[in-house]
Amino acid sequence: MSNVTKLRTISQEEEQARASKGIVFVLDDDAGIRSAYKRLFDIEGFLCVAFESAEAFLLRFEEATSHLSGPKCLLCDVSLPGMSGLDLQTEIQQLQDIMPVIFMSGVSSEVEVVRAYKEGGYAFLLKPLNLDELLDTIESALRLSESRRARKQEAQDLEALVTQLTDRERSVISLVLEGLTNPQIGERLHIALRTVKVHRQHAMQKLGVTNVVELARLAER
Amino acid sequence: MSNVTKLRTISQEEEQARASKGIVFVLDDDAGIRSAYKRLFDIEGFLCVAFESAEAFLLRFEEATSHLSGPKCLLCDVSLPGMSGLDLQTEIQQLQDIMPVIFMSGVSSEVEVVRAYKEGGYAFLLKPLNLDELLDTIESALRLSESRRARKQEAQDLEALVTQLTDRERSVISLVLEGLTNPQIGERLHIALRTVKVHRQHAMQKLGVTNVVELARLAER
DNA sequence: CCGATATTTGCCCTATGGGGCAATTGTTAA
DNA sequence: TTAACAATTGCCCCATAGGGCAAATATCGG
Repeated sequence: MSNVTKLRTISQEEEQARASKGIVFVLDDDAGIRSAYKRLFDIEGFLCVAFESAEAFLLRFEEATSHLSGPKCLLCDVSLPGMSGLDLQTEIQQLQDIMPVIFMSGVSSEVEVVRAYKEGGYAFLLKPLNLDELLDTIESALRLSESRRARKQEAQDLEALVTQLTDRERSVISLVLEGLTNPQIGERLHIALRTVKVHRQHAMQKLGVTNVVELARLAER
Repeated sequence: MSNVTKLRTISQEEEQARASKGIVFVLDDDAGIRSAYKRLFDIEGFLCVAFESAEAFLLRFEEATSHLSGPKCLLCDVSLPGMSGLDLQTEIQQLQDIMPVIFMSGVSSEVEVVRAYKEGGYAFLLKPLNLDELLDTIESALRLSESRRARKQEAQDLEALVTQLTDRERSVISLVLEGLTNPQIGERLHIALRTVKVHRQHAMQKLGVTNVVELARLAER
């Protein structure tokens, strides 16, 4: 049996449709548990990709979903042969923003729970698991993932816009945002009023805004 | 001995100065531990107010600090005679925003830790305590408290400003923020251009802004 | 009834914003 | 070298913003 449990029967369209609703990575060394989660999440409409070890997850989770987009979360057993769930968490520290980690465990000590939360864990579910609670947690984790992704995307788009401004355009806009008038900006930069207007016009065009209010809103990020 | 451990020897000025740096509520049933923390936090420059039970805290923490302002946090033992630390947390759920709760415990089960975090607890420290870790945690909790307070205060100030606008002024400003020009606003509200200008002028004055950029910034909250 | 405040509008003036048309200069990639 | 783009500026035009001065109307609490 492959380390990666994955239905081969669904179409690519179906796969992307599920991914859009949410990609749930499952990490458990028990094959029976993996397939049980797989069935459950398939029913719920999520895309489930399961791994049997932290090492396998690290090796393959990117390629397994690189062609897919959607909110992600990781449902992870604490005790695993080889690298533990907690060590994996430390390893993917910075990924937790867009991929919240939900731990499961039946025999965890309080030390493990504290560490999981301190390192930014999203939730810790103790066995016996309550199915409703599990699904609620996963859904809220996916919502968080999605909102983080959206925020990040927005920041990137904005930076892309700003990048395509010329230096002069940026200086002018920045002074506009300080509340200076065109004549004042001209004085400050030692350029003619007409020049200020041209840069301002070009910049607003590139940024896709038609008035100062929209510009200020854009700048508030 | 009083339920409230409090130095009576410091001046009111000194008390407020300490409060400004941070008010640390300590909740522990062991008088020795209370006075130990008290000494520690006094040295660190915080204002420390200790209680021996959750009930005593609920009864007196407000009056004990109503005359003081500053960031607050609660350092709380999980196991307490009477109401437990976790039950207290549930009781003051909505207060955790501005008064983060840090739990301490030597004999907690993982269930308690999970509950504390799920209910919005700020941190959970297991005994034996590391002093540096304790102080770091308290300082970051106080910083969080302060930033939350500041954000809240700002929102209130803003609302106060908006409240003192007349209905007409609010309508005009809201259309300004939609990017409409004065003539367009006049058409929309079926009033003359001059009237729009007057309302706009009065509103900007009341809001304490001198240009549209500042207005837009203000509105972004 | 009266003063304060809100709402409304007109007339008039200046400053600022937006932008077309045209020209010059410098830099850079093809 | 040439075409493309960035930066610069002047002239001219119109729309919009800001605001003084004055006046009318309406509402509301004392």
